[in-house]
Amino acid sequence: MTPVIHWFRRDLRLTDNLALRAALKTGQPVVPLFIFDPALLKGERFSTARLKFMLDGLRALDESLKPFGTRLLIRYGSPIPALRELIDTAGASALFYNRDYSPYAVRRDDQLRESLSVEIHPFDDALLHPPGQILSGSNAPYTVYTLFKRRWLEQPKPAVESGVIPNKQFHSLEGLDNPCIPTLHDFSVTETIDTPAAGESTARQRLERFIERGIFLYSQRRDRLAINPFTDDDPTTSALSPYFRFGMISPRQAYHAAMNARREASTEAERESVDVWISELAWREFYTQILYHFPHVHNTSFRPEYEQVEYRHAPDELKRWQNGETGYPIVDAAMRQLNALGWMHNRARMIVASFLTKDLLIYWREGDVAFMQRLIDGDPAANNGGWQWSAGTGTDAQPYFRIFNPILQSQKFDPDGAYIRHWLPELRDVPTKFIHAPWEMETPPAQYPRPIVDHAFARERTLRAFKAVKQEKIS
DNA sequence: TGAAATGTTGGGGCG
DNA sequence: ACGCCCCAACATTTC
Repeated sequence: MTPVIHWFRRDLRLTDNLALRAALKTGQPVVPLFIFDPALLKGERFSTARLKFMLDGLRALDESLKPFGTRLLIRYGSPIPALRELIDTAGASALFYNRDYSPYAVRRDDQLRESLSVEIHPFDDALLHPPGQILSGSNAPYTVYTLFKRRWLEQPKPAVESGVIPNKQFHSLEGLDNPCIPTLHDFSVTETIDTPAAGESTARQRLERFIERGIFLYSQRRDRLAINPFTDDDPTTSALSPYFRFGMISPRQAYHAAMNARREASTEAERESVDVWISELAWREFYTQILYHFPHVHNTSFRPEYEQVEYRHAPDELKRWQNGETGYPIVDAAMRQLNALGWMHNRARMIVASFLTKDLLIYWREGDVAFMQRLIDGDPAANNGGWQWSAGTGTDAQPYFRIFNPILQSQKFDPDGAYIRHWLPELRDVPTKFIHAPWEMETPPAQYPRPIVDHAFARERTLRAFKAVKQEKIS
């Protein structure tokens, strides 16, 4: 029997995997393939931490294939020649994969369909409602989140694909050269951070634990600046973002788990809390379809007029922001969390993004790139959407004059300073009264920098810069 | 998924 | 008893 190929990309799991399931249903032996595409292993948005998390995920996937008498087949190089070679040597007759909606992937897959002679079966697996499915009355993609979400919630949701994977349905890979799954060392990466355990079983454990308790308290606890949800016994957020990033969990699994929890909720507040968490799934799908329909946002503002703002070229200040040395404790704590964990709490992401774009008046793309270099959950659509939202240049963005006050945000979301003290040990002994603004102390800790800029001054500067652009547009 | 500036109201101190 | 001022508390407007 001729084999078929399932090409894993951002769907590193065996359960509820639509393309994989369809490949298995052909009854032909399935070759489980992963390709290291050099184009995705370089560039300014590349991250060694994310690569590490992915490699761990590939090892987990490989392990989970062993009971089925196969392994993950590894190939290197540009996908089209790599696939051609494999189709030749294995005599494969079809290629299955799940769609990836980012600009690079869309281009790659378009070329693929023109270049390969075998049958190609793409599936919409990564979202509950793929781009193009949620459209306004005039058949246009929504650019306002609340309208998108209304339609998104109305749509019937696809079920989880359940069922046991039939044994002996995978290709044994006999006769195929299969190199080991590479290590970071093979990519000349000598140093990176520790990352959480990867793989679909870890992802499902996290989801199950979260829907037992955390999801019911989500709306009241999610804004608390948590130090590390990956090691917390009672995390206030699901900590699933890196698993979503690599498809170690499916949105169907997450959605239906949440809906089951909702049915078991005992109070209206608990049901509302579940709804708030589900709306985060909608945000993920909203931004994915934004990048798909408006690919220019990848490197330029959704609202083109904001390209004319006189942003500041300040590489030294950008560096200080990245290193967590701005002198604003909440900003610095958050950046050090990012540097240490490859992850940052969402509220903290908004605070540091507001600080970079509004207080330092640095173009949002610098922040987008800096985040992508660090985040284990770094996704081009979600990260870009978040940055443009904060900068006020995006779809449905907050108006430019909404400028976070880092001190007030700090007081609101880290009232006792525990988050700051954990990530900034040099401020451990600062009294709570001064923890959000240590420069107001008589003798501030000497090792900690003075504020990089005065917030009140910076706020006025940004209002002027954005207003200047608005004026120009009118005249 | 803001914050600051400005406006309004009303109680209390005081001459 | 009255007017005046101050200012906290809250509301509204503005950026």
